[in-house]
Amino acid sequence: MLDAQAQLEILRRGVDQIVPEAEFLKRLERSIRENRPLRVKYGIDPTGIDVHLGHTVPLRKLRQFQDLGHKAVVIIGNYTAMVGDPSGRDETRSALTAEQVAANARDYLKQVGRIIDLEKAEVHHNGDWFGKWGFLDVLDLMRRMTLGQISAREDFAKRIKDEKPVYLHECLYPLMQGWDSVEIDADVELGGTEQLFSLLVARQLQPLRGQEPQIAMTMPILVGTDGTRRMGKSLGNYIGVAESPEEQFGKVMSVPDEPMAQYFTLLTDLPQPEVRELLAEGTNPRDAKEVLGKSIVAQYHGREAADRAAAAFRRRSAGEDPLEIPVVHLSADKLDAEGRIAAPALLKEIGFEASTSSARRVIEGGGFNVGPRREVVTDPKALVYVKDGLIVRSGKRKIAEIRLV
RNA sequence: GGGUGGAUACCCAAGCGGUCAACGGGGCCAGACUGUAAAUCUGGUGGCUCUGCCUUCGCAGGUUCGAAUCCUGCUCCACCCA
Repeated sequence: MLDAQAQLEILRRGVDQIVPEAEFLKRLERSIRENRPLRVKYGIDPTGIDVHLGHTVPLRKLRQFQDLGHKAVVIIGNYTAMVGDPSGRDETRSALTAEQVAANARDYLKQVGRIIDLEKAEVHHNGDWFGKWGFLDVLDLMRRMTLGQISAREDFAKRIKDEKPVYLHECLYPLMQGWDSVEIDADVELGGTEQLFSLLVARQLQPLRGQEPQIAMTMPILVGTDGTRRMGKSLGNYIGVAESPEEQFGKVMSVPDEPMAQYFTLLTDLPQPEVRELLAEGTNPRDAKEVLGKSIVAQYHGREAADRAAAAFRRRSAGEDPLEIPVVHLSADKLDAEGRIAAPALLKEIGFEASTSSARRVIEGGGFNVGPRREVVTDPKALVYVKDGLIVRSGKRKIAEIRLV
């Protein structure tokens, strides 16, 4: 096992705050001395089915702890999910039903397993304990915090100021999260920066059961593919860990140049000096982003798939067709006697566009071309001669070879 | 319980009797540029048998030659006072 200082150095990467830091170092030292791994908690609420790169920031940290010999404890917040985490939001989350949550939870674990070693991890559902609670238990928990403490939270304070609703059950969220730490006797808890409040609640609760208060370790919030707002499912600016290599790579390339440094730090293990070199003045940001994209895709799909995705991307930006062109079937009776079909109808039939109207727009905009010579069709009234094997393209990303049936 | 404000296309948000398929922004799509799906610029963004027609502005009715805009009822949401 590495000594405490060496561990701290590794674990520090990309971390925002360790509260309290001095205590963390001592805890690491003791863990080594007594050969007792730290219990490192990370909670995730199964609110949707997609684990994205934003979640992987703390998950990757958890993995680092595992690799250093510590114990990863994953909490599936099936009960907290029904409350909805108010952190970092300026509005109430919509509540989920128990069935939705259960279904999501199963899917989550599968995805989380892509990052951490589930074999060696401990997994709990917080419904395991909250599900057994009675009303008096809830009261006893609520006794631990005042309205003033709760409403001092930035997100609640902001909502109150903006005259937006704050529901009572939301106030329970940080307490529930804190209690999870008591149940599993956490040494460290990971979370995003906006989680600090919730992470510290546990420190108040743990002594009630004679436990040492946990260390809070916060990670920066990853920005989404739009380069400004936090990555999130509801904002539609996320890259999912379960997405295909091509999707992941393409989405990485579509991230603005500015957040690249953050992505390198939080999503890859590339040593910082190398990162600095890649992002240095005068280098093409495209190349840095390609390294970034490959590194991320490789984590979920392997080196080879990452290289393939990058190569396919290069072909596309060079204006070449991809190596594998998907085949679509077109019923021959859609064609007229001379084997023609109206251009908008063609786009709709092969599923490139949802409506004739939108197909017309693409055509008029110059986005539609056919055949080896890429003849551009801009007249929405044009009739296209369709032969078996005709290649049609719409925009830069849609391409297909037609097979008449 | 009382009061006030609100519900408009994917999201935010104008419009308040005709010139409204509905300003503006975001997002998204396409084009130009760039060996980035970045940035920037341009165009588009309900549907159709498309120089016209059909269906949209919380729901249901009504007034009017004509309504997203006025009236009535309903549903939903929020805030304030108690």
